[in-house]
Amino acid sequence: MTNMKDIAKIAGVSSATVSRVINNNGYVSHITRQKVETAVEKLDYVPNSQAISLKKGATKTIGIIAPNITETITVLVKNFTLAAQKKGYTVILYLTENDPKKELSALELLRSKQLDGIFLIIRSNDWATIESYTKYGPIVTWQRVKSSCILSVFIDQYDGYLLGLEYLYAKGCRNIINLYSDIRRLNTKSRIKAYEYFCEKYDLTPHSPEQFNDINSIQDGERIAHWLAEQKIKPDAFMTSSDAVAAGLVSQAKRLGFSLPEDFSVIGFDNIEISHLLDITTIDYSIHKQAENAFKMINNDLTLQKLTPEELAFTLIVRKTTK
Amino acid sequence: MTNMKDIAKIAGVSSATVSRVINNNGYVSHITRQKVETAVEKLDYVPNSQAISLKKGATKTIGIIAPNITETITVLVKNFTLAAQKKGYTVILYLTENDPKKELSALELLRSKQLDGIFLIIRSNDWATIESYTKYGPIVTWQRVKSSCILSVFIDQYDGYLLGLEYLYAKGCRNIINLYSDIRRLNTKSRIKAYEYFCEKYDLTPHSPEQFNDINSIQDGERIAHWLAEQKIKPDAFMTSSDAVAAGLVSQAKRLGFSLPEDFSVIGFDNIEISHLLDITTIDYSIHKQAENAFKMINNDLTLQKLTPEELAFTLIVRKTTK
DNA sequence: TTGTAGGCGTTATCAC
DNA sequence: GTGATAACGCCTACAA
Repeated sequence: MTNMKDIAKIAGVSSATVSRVINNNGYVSHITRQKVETAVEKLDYVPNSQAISLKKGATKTIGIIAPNITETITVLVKNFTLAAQKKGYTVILYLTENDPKKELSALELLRSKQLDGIFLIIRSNDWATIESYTKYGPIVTWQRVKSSCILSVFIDQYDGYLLGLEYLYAKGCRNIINLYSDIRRLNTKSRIKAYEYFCEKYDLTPHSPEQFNDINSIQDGERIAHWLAEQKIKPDAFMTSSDAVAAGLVSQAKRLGFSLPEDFSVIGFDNIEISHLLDITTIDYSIHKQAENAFKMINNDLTLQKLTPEELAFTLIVRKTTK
Repeated sequence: MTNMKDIAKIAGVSSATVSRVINNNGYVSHITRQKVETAVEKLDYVPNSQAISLKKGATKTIGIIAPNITETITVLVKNFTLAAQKKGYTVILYLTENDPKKELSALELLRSKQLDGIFLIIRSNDWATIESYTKYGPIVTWQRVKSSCILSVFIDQYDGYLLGLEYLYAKGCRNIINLYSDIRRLNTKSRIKAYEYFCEKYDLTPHSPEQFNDINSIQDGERIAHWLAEQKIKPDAFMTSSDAVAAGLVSQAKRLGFSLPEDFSVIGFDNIEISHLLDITTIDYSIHKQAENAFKMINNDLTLQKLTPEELAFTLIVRKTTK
């Protein structure tokens, strides 16, 4: 492979001068610049990025770590990547499949200097383990976490969740079931709180969170539809933790002969494509902006140039699964 | 950052020996190995990957290039990434947004040695330009291409397409419209051929390909639904180029009051999640295996250890948008 | 304005 | 078995 020395030789200058021309830094006379440039042209030369990274101690590469690629995660990956590319970063994608060991390998990339920073969308290891890696570079997460060194782009979902609950109440629903993703998560805890507050406000009896825990996928949503079909006393609404769950529930319910919103209402969460396609009422909280903010946080940690984060807000998108 | 020299000093050996221990190569006495290992432990040392890449002239990194992340591309990205990780590769994701310049930047990563190979899912530049990069490393594409140096995981879609056509005919459809993605593509040309053969076989008059060209997204599918509503003489079936198009068409048609398959039939292509959710009859051609094959091809080019590709086949998945 | 030389952290080829 | 030492290709003081 052709390198600086080759260029230097052809152009009749030293490699230091070549470097100056390439990087536009330091004084170079017009004539030498020209000579170097033609040599570069002639030999079809590009600098070796390994060498640059080694020298500079930075790779301009950020890692995205996620268990898998759901539609919601796609939105995050896409917008984060685009934002990063715009600033000259390159993005690696690391899929952990919820295996803590694989996540560790990904974190090791930060330690071994292959990555300048990490966007850890959903973690597999405990926070303490992850925290220990922040000394090698910035780590930002999509989850909610109490930590002084791991940054987060979360928004407290209390308000958003309540928005949905109140809407259901206004439309006459009194027996609402909450489909939670993981009751150990801080975000879920916020939702539970919102639900409890809601029940107290309207004097309703809440169901226990444990009853509908760990409901995350399209398939989980479909299972809920089957469960519903077997119930004597049916609820009149479902609040879900994601559009994926809502999609599974709605589509399977229709297959089983239910009509929405006549038989019951459903509200999703995320406002991704699928909710549009299936006309599911959902709560938007600008995931794409969260992704951009995640990049901005990492960028701000890595460089002097500070980017200001986007304002985030909840919006209820009313479609056809609510009255 | 702590490096080999530090370890060498602590362990009282040379850095050459440290290297031998780390890489398990060459003779090292049990006692020195021990000393080195405790030093590594003590200083919490990891080798710097830039230095290794520079020395070895390879990064163990493969790039995935795509215009954006659709659901189909997600399947490719996911399975390619998983396969690559399994073999110790790391994957970078580069989104071009159909901008040839951005694609060029991505290809430059191969030239500048940041990437060992590339999976170019969908290209933006002409093949000749892309071909010129194959001298820097293997390039595999998902598209169909006639080239001696760009590899491809395509399968000729003639058979798959005919499968759908024949099924529609068997169910009584005689006025079928084909929604093509891009009539300049070789794959589309195969579909057109299948359609022409089909029409001849059953003595039907084919419509011109230009009439329904460039139909790719959910939104495009929705537009077709509106178009359909305005037609006096309506077709009785649609063959689409992707589940995304089919999904847009089906969901919008339902909103406009059509019922499927009574009013007309639709067959998708890809068999991704959305077609399951919307009960769309579709043609499966194992995209996930194609992704694995793409990785295997790159791997086989890069290493001695050869992986054997998966067999691919078309299957018609009958659901509720056909009789 | 340009050149020299040292170093970034490894690996690999020699000697010993 | 182990240790110098020379690359890998680039950047950057420091000199000139």
